[in-house]
Amino acid sequence: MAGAQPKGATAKRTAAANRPVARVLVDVPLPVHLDRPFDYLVPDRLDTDAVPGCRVRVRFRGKLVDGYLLERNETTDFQGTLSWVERVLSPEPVLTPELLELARAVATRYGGMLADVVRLAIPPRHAGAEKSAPREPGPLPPRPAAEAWARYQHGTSFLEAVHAGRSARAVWQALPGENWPSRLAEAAATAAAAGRGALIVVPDHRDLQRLQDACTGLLGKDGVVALAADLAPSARYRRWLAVLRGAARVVIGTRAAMFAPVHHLGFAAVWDDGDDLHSYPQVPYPHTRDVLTQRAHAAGAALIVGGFARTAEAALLAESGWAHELVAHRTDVRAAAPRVTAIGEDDNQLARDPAARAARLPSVAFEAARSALGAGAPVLVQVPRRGYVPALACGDCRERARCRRCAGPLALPGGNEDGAPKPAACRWCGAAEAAFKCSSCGSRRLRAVAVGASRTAEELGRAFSNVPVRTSGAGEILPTVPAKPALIVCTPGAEPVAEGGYGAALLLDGRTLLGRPELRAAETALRLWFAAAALVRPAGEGGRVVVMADSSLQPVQALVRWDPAWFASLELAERAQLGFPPARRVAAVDGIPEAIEALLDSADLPATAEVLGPVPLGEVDEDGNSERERLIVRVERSEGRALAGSLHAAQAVRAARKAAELQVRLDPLELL
DNA sequence: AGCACGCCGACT
DNA sequence: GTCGGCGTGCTC
Repeated sequence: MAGAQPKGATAKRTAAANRPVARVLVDVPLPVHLDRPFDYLVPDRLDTDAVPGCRVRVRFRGKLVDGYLLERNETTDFQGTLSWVERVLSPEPVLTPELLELARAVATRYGGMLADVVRLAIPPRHAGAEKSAPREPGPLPPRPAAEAWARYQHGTSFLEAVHAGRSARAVWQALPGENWPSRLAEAAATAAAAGRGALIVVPDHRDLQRLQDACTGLLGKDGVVALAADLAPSARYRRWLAVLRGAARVVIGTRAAMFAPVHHLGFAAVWDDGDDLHSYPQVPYPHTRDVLTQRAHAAGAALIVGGFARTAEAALLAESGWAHELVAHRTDVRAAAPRVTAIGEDDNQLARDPAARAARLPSVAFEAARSALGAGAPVLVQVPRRGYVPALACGDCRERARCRRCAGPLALPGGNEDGAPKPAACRWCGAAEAAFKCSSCGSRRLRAVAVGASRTAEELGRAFSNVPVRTSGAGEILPTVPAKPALIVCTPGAEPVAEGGYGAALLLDGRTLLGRPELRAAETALRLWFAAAALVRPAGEGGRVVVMADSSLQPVQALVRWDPAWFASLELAERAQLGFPPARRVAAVDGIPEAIEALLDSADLPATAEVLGPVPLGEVDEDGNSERERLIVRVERSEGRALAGSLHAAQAVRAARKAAELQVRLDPLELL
């Protein structure tokens, strides 16, 4: 077979003498049933260049397409006549066996296609970079001092394990005020000193800059490679190649770096894993935490899932015993934390000062800010983003209103002009809820939760007329502010680091953050609060935080007591009770009604599968039909793999294919 | 997705 | 008799 002359061979070509069959992953966005390699013949002139992992050009359905050569074999199972490998773009073996295995694991985990994952994992080629990218690693760096890790229980032994090459895995809660970039840099340098590679992934560019500064300080400019999304294509590919060739021991970056082909991975870390930016917004939507846990597992590497806050997913890693906790003693936490005060909207003790009244500031907040400014320190004012999102909560206890059938979020179907009141409906299963009863307090009253109102912050300037007000937000983000009296008004996530720490932080509109119509509203609010509060001086140095939210709420209590682990544990238990990820695995399938129907007919779903919906997405026509709808399928965690597999298979059946593609997302937290 | 092969109505 | 409708199936 292998020696036969293939079709379309105009010039006479001879197949390579050894292993002439190339298994090729074609890189074309095609339906799921083509998610498999195809065999081609290697002509003898390409024999030496056509190495496993290299990029090739092949003829597929008559057209020349890009692909990756996965392996060379003696024979093929294909019955027909093989085509030739037309060209080897470069003998650089970019798709290494390890990367291929990772991409396969990720594709399987998310029910996606291998080629899609490979497309995320390997940056576009740039020929010049192949010449200029370094090949040799620098000398081993010295092992860094790590006294700062001694503030955490088992911190020293964790670093010891990293140095010894053991697969220690930890959920890390950074102390308030912690210089987390330096701690992560120390852990990475510890792995590098032992001759192993390290990979740290952070949410955004600002975090990356801080981390890079910390790594450079410890390892020198050439000791660390930063893979940032905003690099020019040639620089991006050159740095990626340096990693691939083993010239870089410590690799840092934003989410695309989760696939970086680090050699001998000994340590991996994800910082602030609750940040949505860790969710890759392209099919199959992999998450940094998932990919790094997978990689740490496969490579036997150490892992840190860290942040000031803790996600329910991290709590599950700890509670399942897969990872252990890396936390400080309570006395150290108390010593490092600012004093936190919660002011609910009901204790409406507005300040007597007329200016503060105009800013709608309670007296506690006003006094905290004034005393910090008086002490010469800047004050942070965190204001939730603007916008209006319809959502419903219990009219009495303010618990989010959930569907009694599937626990999906209740909302008022909006957009109708006739003004006739419509009953609340579930955004998942579509069931109307005419007789709401709060599962928490039994109340039958519903209230709307509105998101918005950043005006308060603008009015602050009047309350403190002699203090400069600076803003930091989406448009322009301040990296740092000096230790001088100033009001720093910012949206969550854009908080500048203050030299010497803020004297106080005012966390405004807590209710707005908590009332967002998302599964993770409370977790996210707490994460954003911790991130801001961690920039404030310890209580012993006068540091104060005032959060405008009801002190009886659990996330608020967690902030007051500075106990992220406690809240994450509660959150995980609640998700388990309601049947949400990570306690259970949930898939969201979007598509036109025919395609959804075809999937339901043909999919061989796992035994515990619970099908919710479909519900219309977007505009609904006069007959109540929608162009697109969303189906929710949830299963026990143990069947997550089976769910991904059956959804992958179902997309390949002809009927579903005909009705155009379906979009499948696993554990799409931001959609719930 | 494209593109070929394939079995039934109106034309030269 | 033939040209061509786009249903079904394949792509190494």
